[in-house]
Amino acid sequence: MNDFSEEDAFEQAGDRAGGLASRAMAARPAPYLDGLNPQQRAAVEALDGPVLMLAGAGTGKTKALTTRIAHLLNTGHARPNEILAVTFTNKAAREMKTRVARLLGQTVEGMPWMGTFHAICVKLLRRHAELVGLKTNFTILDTDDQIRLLKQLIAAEEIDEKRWPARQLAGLIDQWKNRAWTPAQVPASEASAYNHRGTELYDYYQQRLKTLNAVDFGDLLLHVLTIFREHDDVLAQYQRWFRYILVDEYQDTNVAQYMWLRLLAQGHRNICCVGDDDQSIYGWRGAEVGNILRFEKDFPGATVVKLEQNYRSTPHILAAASGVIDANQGRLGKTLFTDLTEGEKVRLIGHWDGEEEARWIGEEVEAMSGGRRGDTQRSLDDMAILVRASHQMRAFEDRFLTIGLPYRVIGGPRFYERMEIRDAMAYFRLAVSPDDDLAFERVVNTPKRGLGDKAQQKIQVTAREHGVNLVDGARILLSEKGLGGKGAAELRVLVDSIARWHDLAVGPVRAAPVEDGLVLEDLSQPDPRTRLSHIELAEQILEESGYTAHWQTDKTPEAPGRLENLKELVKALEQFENLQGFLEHVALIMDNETEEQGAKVSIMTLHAAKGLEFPCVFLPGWEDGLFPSQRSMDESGLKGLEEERRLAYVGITRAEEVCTISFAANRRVYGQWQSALPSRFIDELPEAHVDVLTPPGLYGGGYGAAGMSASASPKVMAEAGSNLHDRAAGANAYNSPGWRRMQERSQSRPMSQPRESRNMVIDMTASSSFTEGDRVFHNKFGYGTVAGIEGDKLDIEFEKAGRKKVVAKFIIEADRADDVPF
DNA sequence: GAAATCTTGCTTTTT
DNA sequence: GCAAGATTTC
Repeated sequence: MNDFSEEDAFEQAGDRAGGLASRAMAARPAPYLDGLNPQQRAAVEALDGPVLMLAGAGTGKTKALTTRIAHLLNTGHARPNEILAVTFTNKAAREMKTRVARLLGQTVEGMPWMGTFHAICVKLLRRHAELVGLKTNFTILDTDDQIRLLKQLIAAEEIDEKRWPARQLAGLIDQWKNRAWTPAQVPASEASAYNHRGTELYDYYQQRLKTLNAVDFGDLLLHVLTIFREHDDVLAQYQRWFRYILVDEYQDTNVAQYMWLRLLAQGHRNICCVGDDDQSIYGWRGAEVGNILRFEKDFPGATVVKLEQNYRSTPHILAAASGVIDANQGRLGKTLFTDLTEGEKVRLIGHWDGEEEARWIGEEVEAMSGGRRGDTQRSLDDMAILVRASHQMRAFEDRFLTIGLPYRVIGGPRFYERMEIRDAMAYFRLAVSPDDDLAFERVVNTPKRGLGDKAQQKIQVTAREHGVNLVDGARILLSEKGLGGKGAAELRVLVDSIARWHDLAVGPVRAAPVEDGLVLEDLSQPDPRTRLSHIELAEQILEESGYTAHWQTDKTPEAPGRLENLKELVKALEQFENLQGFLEHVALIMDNETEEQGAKVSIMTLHAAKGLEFPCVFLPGWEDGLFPSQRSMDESGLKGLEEERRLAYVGITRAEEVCTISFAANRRVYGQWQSALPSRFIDELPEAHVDVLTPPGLYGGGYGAAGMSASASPKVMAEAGSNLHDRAAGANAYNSPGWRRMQERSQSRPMSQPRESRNMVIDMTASSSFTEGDRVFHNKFGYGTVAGIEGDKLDIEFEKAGRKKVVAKFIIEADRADDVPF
């Protein structure tokens, strides 16, 4: 878990003899190379110089990457601690470690530099913290703390947080950090951000972090980058040290990560980047596809290897995925192929509404798991439902709950993000370091101690006046009798407790005799005299703080679960030597791998599905506006659409054997019914590889009779839209015949459709046609008169409900109100 | 200071 | 339609 001990290997950097000797060693046999195809083998054996491995979905990328590491080690090109191998997630790092170990048939002795960008940066930053004005024991803030800190700054600047939310500022700062801009480097073009105060507040925020001896996630990279840029000697040391650099998911790197890598790679120029431009789906959080597209320019003379043989999916699935991704511009261009010949076509089905879609998928899952769908009986573990947006999950959860189908949601709120875990962690943080003001703020009134805003403000003021941390501030406030009543007594107990916990966690500063004089004892070890393990200490903290009791008396349905989580948390401590080590781990490794037993269908977002594969995949909600997401297209235009298309590609390529795409004509969005057209990506599915499922009559009147799809069946759409000639002739998804036909059909919607959704359509097209004085009707507020128009909102004087501003699409002309139920 | 009520604004998410 | 946050009420 904690690999810091392994760092010692680096300390002996001066002693190169061992390394050189092992490097000079003749290559040992390499049985691990046998199972590779020619491209994989090329990627593994091109050890020196820059290498770009373009690895399509399911082409054995991790295999090639791990074999390459094994090969580097086996041939003596590098010692384990001279290889820098970066991933984005802890999961990927872990997988890489175990697979390298398996290849070499032994545990890899210390690969301390294999990990996420962030984990590696923490290591680097702890060594050189002083170069950016931090102490080596800096704390890493989570998003919660970050927002709280920003809120304080915003309040101090007397900015209206409602108009300029802290989240927005946090997002802005994050983006700037992703681009490797320190406050001084933010370009003038960003000056108008956050009401023209963005840059200034970013600067304040960084100052505040420095005084708190804290960093946020973005800082981990940015600080290290700053150190590299400002201290040539430090950079040179690492450039020399890292003989080989490997990067996973290169298409997901942002500017800061790219610069970081470039600087380090300038030493030996042995950098191997693995990625797939077609799977770049994180542009919205700063990833730059440009990095991978530019690789050959950035690293002249690079070897480029394409892995195109797919070992995952059937030919039809691959063809469908290729058909979709083909529509993107500026790809590096790969064509996946497979040796497989058998396989089902991609299945496409339309539904009347979202509920029916969920019902149908539920039945399919049951049929497949019961072996009732002709062929093989499959485990629920082999099936996944991949959605565009998490709110789509609800329909499936509801449905699966009612039919008793076991499911798991992947990527929900993670364990360490839960409120009770964060609260408990804040107590631990205070015990380890009472200077942690953010932790104090979090728990000072949790559980309720009668210390509200006023009392907290007093503590803040006192602390600031005396220039001390909040715990000491509270202590002073108490001694000055600046606080009365129940709160004072409770605060006294809290402050004393923190001091006691701190002693127990860190131990009093003890002097220990050492050969030449006195040195302080290692404070990271528990004081043997107290004989209190960190686990017992943790339990004691949770008891004495009243936090456990707080949830025991809580009668909300979540309370038992939260207590259970707290127990889990304490249990997780067992794997660590002390509280400090644990806190460090949690700050970076926020994953929750509590694998419950029993086969379950997985439900997750497309983003969460990247890197995973399932025999059967369901891709619901392929409707324009939902997928591709309207917001994506509005905000990022063609770039956004192309990223959505890559998401579609990722989705389809998750499937090994059966891939089922579906869409619904109607869906409830924000409580209102909305009609939607099938996704333009459906038009892009090549007809020859798609099997349109004609829905059985049992949905009587549903799909078959549905207006939208009455005759423009998915079959028609697939035929018309997938025709490559259309695209070649300059037609795009918007004006392909299939698309146009769909739109024509959608105009002449028969009456069988629910009235709400019919009105919705009329409303949307008519929304701009309101004028002041119009008599209108709203479902909830009743009749009223338009008093003003602001963008898409109408200012309406309602007869009963008063004056309100309402989005125009929820308003209809009064004379049409008779169509509206209720 | 805490509970009850009202308003608001809604992708994707890792570290 | 819903959940989180802000505001108002007790």
